[in-house]
Amino acid sequence: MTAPERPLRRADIRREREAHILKAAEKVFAEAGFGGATMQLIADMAGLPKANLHYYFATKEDLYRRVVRNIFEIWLHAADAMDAAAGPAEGIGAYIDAKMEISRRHPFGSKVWASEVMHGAPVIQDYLETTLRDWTEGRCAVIQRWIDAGLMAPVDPRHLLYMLWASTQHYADFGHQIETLNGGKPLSDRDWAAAKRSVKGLILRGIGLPAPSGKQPPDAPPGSRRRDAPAPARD
Amino acid sequence: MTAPERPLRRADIRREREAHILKAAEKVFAEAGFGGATMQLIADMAGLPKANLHYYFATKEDLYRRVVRNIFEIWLHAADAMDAAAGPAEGIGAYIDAKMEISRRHPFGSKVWASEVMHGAPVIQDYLETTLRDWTEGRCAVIQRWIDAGLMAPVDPRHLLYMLWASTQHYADFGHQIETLNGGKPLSDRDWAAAKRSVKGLILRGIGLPAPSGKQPPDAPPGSRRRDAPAPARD
DNA sequence: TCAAAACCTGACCGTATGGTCAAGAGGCAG
DNA sequence: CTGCCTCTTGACCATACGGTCAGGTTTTGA
Repeated sequence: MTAPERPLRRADIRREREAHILKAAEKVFAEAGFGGATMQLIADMAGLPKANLHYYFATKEDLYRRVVRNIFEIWLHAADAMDAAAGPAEGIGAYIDAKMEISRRHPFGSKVWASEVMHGAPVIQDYLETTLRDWTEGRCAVIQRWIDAGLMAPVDPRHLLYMLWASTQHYADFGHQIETLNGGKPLSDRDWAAAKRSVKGLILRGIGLPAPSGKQPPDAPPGSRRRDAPAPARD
Repeated sequence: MTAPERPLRRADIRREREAHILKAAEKVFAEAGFGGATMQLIADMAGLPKANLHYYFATKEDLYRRVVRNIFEIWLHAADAMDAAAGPAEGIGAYIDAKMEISRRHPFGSKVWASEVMHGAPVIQDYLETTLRDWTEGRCAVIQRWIDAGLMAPVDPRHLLYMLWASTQHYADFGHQIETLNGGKPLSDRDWAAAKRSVKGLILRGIGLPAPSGKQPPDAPPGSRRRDAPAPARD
């Protein structure tokens, strides 16, 4: 009972406090934007005196930069879901799941990220030009390979990625609008499941795959129904 | 030549000046956010002394409110494209075209709109709860009717709308990111055409329609191919 | 036990912001 | 021309902001 008794050494405390501040900052930046956020608001949200913030983060911009980089890491990590996949159905399906989960679990971070990019990426332009560009090219290559292998319809991989980003991120960035259109109530577990299913269904069909292959519990016996012939579209 | 000689009466001048200021304000709000925008910046952008802004718009918030409402009108008007259509192919296709055109022609307004919603719609919450809600319910009903008539796959109309909004708006809101991934250059006419085509193709296929029905010159004879089996892509 | 290091915070400062105002410039009707 | 109303603007004000700092408290290592 000596080791786990005091696991909170100096460095741990510092890391903990920083994380606490970062969480408060993320929320305030998301709700007010960089310009609208004030150190005082963040301090209040974190329950600390303003001067203490400046002890851990020299400037407002430093704090903001840390918040943005944090969410960028998470955002980028969602790619892992796509890597391990054999084909487009699992790969893109898993990626959609991962990104929808990010929108749900990190709505503030998502908004901060959106805001940052919308305002011209003043603090992460270099990341866009290096990490993100590499990442994007890698995924495009993978998708192109799937297309060449005849595993999916020949769509422009770049615009497919944009659509994936847009469709999933929308549930965070425009969450307020969605909530309003949902009768003022936040999406329930069921709603989120339906959202995921809709997005996956639309996109997977959009790239020429028949049905949301993955988990699809309470709906119909798998494989028993096809809805490919939507009444030959009438046209 | 007496009537059109001086069409600029007092009221016209006022309207003209207001429009000029609104345009400058839209850009500044889009680039800096509401909190980051300053009346001085807007004044400089408009080439006017700051005090003159306050003659036309009492407060920064008034100015902002006007900008937001303007873009909301445009945004809502894009619906007209969907109304006149007989079926989902033309209706949704035209809507995508219209919204992509908005993203292209009004990138600043789009960003202001996104920012407003992201921050909880402080100034247009009432619009969301009335106009937008009615609009949305109307379109959902139309889409549901199409589904019931067997004209498209049975998708959740609400999530389909979200995807339409997200996918098209993305090209404005995340335009900077797209530009960066495009080698730092803005999308060309050709790029925009490809974007439109991709979005339309993905979504129309996503709702069970075979091909971007409208203008689609070089691809395949319409109606001659079905690609339900995921293998035969490659065509 | 003790000195040094890390941490905390109330009070303070220079600046930039949204907004005001009073004094004019310009133009229109009579 | 003349009086009146719209428009324009430089100077100004109170406030709130990001950031600093000196002096205190707690923790750490020896």
